[in-house]
Amino acid sequence: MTQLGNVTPLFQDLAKVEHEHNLACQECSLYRLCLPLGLHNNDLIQLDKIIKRSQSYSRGQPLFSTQTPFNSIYVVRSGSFKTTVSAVDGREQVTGFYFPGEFVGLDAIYEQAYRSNAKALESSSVCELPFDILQELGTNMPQLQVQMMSRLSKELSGDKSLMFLLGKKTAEEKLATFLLSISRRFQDRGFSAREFQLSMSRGDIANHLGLAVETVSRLFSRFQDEGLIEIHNKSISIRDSEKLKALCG
Amino acid sequence: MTQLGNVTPLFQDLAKVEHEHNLACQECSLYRLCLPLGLHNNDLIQLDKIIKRSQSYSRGQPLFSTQTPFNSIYVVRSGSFKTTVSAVDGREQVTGFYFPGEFVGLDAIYEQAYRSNAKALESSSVCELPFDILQELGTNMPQLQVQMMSRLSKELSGDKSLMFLLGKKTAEEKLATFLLSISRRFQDRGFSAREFQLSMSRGDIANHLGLAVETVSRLFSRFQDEGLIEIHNKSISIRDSEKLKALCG
DNA sequence: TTGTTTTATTGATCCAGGTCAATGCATTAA
DNA sequence: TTAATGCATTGACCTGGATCAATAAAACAA
Repeated sequence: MTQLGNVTPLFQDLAKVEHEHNLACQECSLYRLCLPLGLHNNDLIQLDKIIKRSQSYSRGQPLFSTQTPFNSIYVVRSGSFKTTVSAVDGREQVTGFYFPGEFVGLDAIYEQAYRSNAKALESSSVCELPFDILQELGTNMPQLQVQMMSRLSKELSGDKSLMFLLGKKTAEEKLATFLLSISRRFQDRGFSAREFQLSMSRGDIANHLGLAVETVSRLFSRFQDEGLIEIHNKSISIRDSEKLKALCG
Repeated sequence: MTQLGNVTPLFQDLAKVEHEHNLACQECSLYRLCLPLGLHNNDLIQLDKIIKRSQSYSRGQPLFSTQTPFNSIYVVRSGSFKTTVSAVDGREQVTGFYFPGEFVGLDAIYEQAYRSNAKALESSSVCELPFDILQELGTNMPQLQVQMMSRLSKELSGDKSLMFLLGKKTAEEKLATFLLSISRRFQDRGFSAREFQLSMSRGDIANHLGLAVETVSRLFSRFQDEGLIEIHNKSISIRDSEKLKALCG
């Protein structure tokens, strides 16, 4: 067994460091990645008041599904989540993975109903933002509205890139792109870009990239043989990020 | 040559009916599909003032590209557009088709730079919304902000469906889904859901659905043989929308 | 601990849809 | 009208990645 897991803590470990994630926005280590960024101190205190904190979810537990009445959007506080859209025949598409500071449930705003399902990938926690109160708050807090729009737009442009990936990239390019995307997001959160734990299964990765599990498994093995990565179960170490970048297309 | 083209006018013809598309929001036939929906009369007049109208584009002309400095978002007024994201190696993914009342350029807000390219598919016109002024206007017009967020969220949930399509659907399901999506959008705009003109090429359709042109062509022929549709060049007539719906998966 | 279930890996085979090639048909230009 | 160009259709063939099958190795439960 490799020791990678000890080198870079899982997101859930960060939560523990933060006194069981009870910190207000002002003291939260996610501040610069999160919604409150750019709010004036007064506004921040207002926003802080409406947030329901310390909601915890264990591995596999749903945050919401298309059956859940829509009341809130969520920001990941620790851990990670996946979202899926599914058809009546049971087919599912993993539409995204969400890490601390990222919003989940934004696609529900238009229909005022969740259009996807969200599940915790590991022990995780969220900040819950009751949408009607958030809306109300936005009425006399334009900076908050700007932030929200900005977030929605960011997810939109990420989705367009994903469309390119799904429609035009080869299996190899898809997996290389995925690895570097995860790596970058770890880095943005102050973790190592080189060594981390994948919280999602091979099945989730494959599904998200429009591939079969077997293909992902084979590619991981090949990337390892070629010295691009070292992988053992969920522990990944990026060995040659330049070559990996070159494979992204 | 079939007469379908005379049964249902192209969107560009609608524009002519509207006195060369110089109408203000209040009189615009797109009102109920567009941004101003739900604004109070006073606010509407304000919004109306900042809109640059009557911008016309001919077939193939770019509305913006990733090279264009970001200043505005656009609403299609007549005609239609496609957006693409492209890689350095020249590969392109058609990320969407846009019809009257639909927003183009929303994914630019986050980076304050266009992340995709937009091109007119036929003679078309847009309403241009200078983004900084729109933002400013939103400051004391919460209803406008709500509308904008709603629009962003709508596009988001459309993109998730498209991810499912790209990642999980068969070629047949993809094309059936595409046809019904276009049909529904024509209907929403007061046109026939059964007979209409496709403004995009087979190549654009194929690209958008993650297929080869040849596959799209073969499927159109098969759908016609099976009595689901009648197609002649760009004129389409939906013959059995129920069976088509059953093919969507 | 031991059994049970889930997840991952690896090999062998297959097929949906891509690629290549030839031809037909529209649209545009002169 | 004719020529030129680009888009669409159809057929023949091929391949990247799916599917099927067999183990192996984790994760979990009792």
